[in-house]
Amino acid sequence: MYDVFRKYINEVTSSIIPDDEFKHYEEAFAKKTMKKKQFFLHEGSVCKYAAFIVKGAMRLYSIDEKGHEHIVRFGIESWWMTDRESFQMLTPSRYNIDAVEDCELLVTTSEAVARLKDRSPLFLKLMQILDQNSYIASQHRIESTISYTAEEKFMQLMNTYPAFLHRFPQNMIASYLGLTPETLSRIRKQVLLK
Amino acid sequence: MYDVFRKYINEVTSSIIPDDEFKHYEEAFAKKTMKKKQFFLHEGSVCKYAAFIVKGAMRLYSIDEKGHEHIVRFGIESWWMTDRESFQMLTPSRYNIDAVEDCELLVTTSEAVARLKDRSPLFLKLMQILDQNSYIASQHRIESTISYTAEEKFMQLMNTYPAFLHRFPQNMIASYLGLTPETLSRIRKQVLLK
DNA sequence: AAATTGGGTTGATATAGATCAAGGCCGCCG
DNA sequence: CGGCGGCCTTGATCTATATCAACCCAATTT
Repeated sequence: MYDVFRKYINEVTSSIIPDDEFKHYEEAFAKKTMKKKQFFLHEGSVCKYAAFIVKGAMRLYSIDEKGHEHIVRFGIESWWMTDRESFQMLTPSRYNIDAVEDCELLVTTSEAVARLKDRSPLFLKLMQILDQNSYIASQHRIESTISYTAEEKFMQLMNTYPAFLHRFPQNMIASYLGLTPETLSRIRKQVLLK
Repeated sequence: MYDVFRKYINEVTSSIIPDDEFKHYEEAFAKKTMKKKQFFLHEGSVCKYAAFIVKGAMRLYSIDEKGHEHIVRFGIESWWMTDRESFQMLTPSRYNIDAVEDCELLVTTSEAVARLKDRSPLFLKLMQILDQNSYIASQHRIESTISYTAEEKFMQLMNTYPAFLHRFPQNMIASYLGLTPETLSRIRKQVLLK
């Protein structure tokens, strides 16, 4: 399990992490498994943990007054999952996180992250790269939600994260795109006919 | 001009930056003024500079095939403005950035930023804080665009960035929210009557 | 002072996408 | 094996928001 993580770090940072440095990582991250539909975070509680997804699929979502779910983020293998705001500030979260498939995770806390940043310059670099990439991806998503039609949103998702389409049911994809499942179904038909 | 910047850094990092360290900042950042409507970045070119806004207001936007502008970000005093993706990767940008009011800026390049991160741990810290805050703000905006009605989006903006409402014309606010100016006008009337 | 321009409003109509309702198709569990 | 629940589709309507068009007002230009 840790070897997947190690390989990931080497790739993202374009480096080779030495054994003695990686020992700190093993201390900082605990293994955890989750069954499908199990909650990682409940709305209202502090998100004490951040997870690196070794295997499986998760989602982060809010629930509005009408009881509708709105999926803000998906996560699959090699993605991170946490409510960043709650995790860092230790404030109660407005989101839920649960497992869409059975998951294998490496889980850490914000203190462990801070410690590891001090001990491993590579980890600091990793965090910087991730933050930057997350921010850039968020900007793209914002642009797409304010500019595009339903069909364009779907096409953009097809191009950007094709893996999502196989991993998550249509109603979740619809929620992620800000559409109803019915609309997505109709649009898919159109797009696939072309 | 630099004193505003210095004060800002002290506030955000909760520190007091020593004179000799701040000298590096003055080297890394050049003063620049811009007149209203002047372009800081044109679609298709690389965004070589990042600006700290000392005074004035700017916007970052894309233009779709139909010629419609979509405002992805606003910036006013003490905000940063750049196309992060293009600035870091040195890839051609899909966005335009221009001045909505006359501006006073402190401008830097990605090499200067990298150098400053090495020389000043405080600057590194600043960048980390900014990245994190930007990311968190982006997540909120995504949630709002996929979950909320036009009226809710407007109210959220009123609460989150009330200053924008006085600084930017309604048609730009509408674009930022992903609405037409007509719709925003009607919604404003409703909201203000309540 | 007339003309132009940029921003905002208002009204009439059109339409993308939501909502409501029903039915079909598995895969799973008793 | 049979029934049930999750997921998807399809059809009929409804509605929020876009579009089109006209007009207003204030500021700027000539």
